[in-house]
Amino acid sequence: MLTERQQMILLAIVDNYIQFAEPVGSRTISKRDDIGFSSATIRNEMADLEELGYLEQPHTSAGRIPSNKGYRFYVDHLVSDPLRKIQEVHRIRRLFADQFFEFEQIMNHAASILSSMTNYTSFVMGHEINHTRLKMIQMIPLNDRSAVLIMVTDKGKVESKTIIIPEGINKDDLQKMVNYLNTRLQGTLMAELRSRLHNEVTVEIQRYMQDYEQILQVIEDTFKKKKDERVFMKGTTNILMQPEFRDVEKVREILNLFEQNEVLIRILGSRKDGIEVRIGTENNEQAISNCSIITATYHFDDKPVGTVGILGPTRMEYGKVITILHSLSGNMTRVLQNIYKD
Amino acid sequence: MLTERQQMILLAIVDNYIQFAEPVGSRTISKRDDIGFSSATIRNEMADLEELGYLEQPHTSAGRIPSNKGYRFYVDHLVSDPLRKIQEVHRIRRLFADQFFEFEQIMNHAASILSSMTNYTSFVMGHEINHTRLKMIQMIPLNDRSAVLIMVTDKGKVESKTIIIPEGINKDDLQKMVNYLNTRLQGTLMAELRSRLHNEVTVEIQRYMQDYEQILQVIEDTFKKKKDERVFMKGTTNILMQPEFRDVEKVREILNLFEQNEVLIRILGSRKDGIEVRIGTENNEQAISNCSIITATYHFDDKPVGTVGILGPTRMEYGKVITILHSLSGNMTRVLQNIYKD
DNA sequence: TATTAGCACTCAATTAAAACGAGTGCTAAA
DNA sequence: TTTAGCACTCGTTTTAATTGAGTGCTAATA
Repeated sequence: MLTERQQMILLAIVDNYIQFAEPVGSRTISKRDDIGFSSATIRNEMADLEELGYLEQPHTSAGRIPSNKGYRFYVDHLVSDPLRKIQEVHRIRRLFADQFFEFEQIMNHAASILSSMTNYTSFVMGHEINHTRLKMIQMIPLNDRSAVLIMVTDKGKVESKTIIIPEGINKDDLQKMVNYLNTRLQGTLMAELRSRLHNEVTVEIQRYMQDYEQILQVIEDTFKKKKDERVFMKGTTNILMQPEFRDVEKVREILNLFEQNEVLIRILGSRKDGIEVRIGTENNEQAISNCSIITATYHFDDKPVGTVGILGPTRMEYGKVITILHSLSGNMTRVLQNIYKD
Repeated sequence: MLTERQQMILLAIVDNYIQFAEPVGSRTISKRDDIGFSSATIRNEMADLEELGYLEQPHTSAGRIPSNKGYRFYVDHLVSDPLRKIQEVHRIRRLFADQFFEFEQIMNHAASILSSMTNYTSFVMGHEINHTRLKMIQMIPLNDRSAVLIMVTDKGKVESKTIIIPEGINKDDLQKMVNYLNTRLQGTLMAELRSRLHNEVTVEIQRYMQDYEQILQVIEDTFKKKKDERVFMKGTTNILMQPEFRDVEKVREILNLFEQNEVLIRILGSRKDGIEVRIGTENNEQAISNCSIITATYHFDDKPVGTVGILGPTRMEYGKVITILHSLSGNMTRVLQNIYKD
């Protein structure tokens, strides 16, 4: 357990390092108004803190920098600055006052606000599949051989896929089938759509229609495709302004990661409800081992339906970011509820 | 006018610089099998070529590098390597053999092929608005206050927008209006849609319906929104592997550019039919003043309907890229024609 | 016993100087 | 017209010296 004084010193060091990105020396700390000890005393404490794993020393004659454990301690003992809180909360509420009525718009806007307010990389992601329901399926013929299949969810999201109509299939019959699918599947949770289609509907259709295996296959593909949830990112280049990314090799690594949607989804998807902070290696991903990710969930009908977050160096302004994320996710929840409540 | 020998030397220098990214010295050139002159002779010619503006010297005791003018000469005098041509053409044709039947799929796939075959940044862009026609408008109610408006083009592209239904508007009337719009606007070029809606249809509707200014406004907005053509990019990080981008500041500049869709569209949109090469400052954009962009157009019904291209350092493998782009655009044209011909 | 002044020590970063060498331009000979 | 030869240039690399921020330890102090 850390003594009162050790805690003070540790927090002061992390604060300072977050601000200046330089190893912090004992004299720097002892000069602070809120610390009434000589540099020698600080040095002793620092040595202890290092031994306990909260600090690291780049080399013998340098100051200390926080370890992951140090950041973790800092984050777990953060006290929010009430003044800033009020300012930022107001600002976000104002920015969200505009009229929105689309999921995508909201996500996009939220990502923009985040990256511009924090100067880190922001992302917004909805795992809609868990709570949206099918509103309607439509088929619109393009020409003799192809048609567009459209699915609309109750949140106004539209998925479409162009299909090739198999030889010898009558277009009217196809239309009938779509109608039938509608009566059977309307209101089904998107997550259950595929299995219901496969288990119940297919069997029934085949009883009184023939040669529809192909077309059913196509429709099933359309539903399957839905898997790629979109991640809205903004300010990917913000991270390049951080001094820890002066090396192009590091930049390449991380930008590469940004290009791989699946990896992003894996990293961001499994977040617990509320605010979560993952520091450095806690993210289990080599490329961002010196980055932290802070996420917050937003809700619909009291269930978490999406994640909004920030990626920055471990040396991140945790307090500020958490405040902003907290406020933003709340606003998103409010707006969503307003728009989509029945 | 350059002498035969000057041309040989210039082309050799550009070749070498493209390959090794190092200033080329006179001895390097004189040692090549196809050049039968001493380094001293080469030096004299180099001095002349520099005076003529084809070469530059980073400093007195360094070799020469090509100027933009030098690259321009090189590109204009490229002779394609027939062997490589055959190999790459075959490879692309094979990669395009899969089944595609969607615009987006094709664009995405094309961008992937491009970036992986060239190791530069690739982009694919369709200016569909100039040649697609409206197939159908649909309105699907979500709840009492909102509905989704869907537009489908004859190329199977689906645009959608959630709208808020103004107070006091009857949903059935709304549906009637959509039906009416369909009869009037089906087959209209997307580019002309807005003006037709505004000039002809609105007037007529207002004659026998009242209080529909609001809802018409909403519909008009939906059409307007269509403007943001999507640019498919792949391999944005490839460019970071080029030695000319070892400096993070340069990287930041160019990645910033990539984030600004409008700027990209401006740069890429105004391309002439066929293959075009713009070298360095010819692109009129500070951030890519040491990059070249090579583009090719693909066609539908003999009209150019989109652009596919590569962005890389001015020190680019022009021959290879041109071959690939030529072949790829041809394949895209073929596939598009196959799918969408009536 | 806890704190601190004092001092020797460490080591990355900076600066200065020296050596290197790739490549040039020019001249004079072939 | 071509080329061998050579002095010269100038960025790069190497080496050495200097600096200074910061530490750890010890002995004195409160």
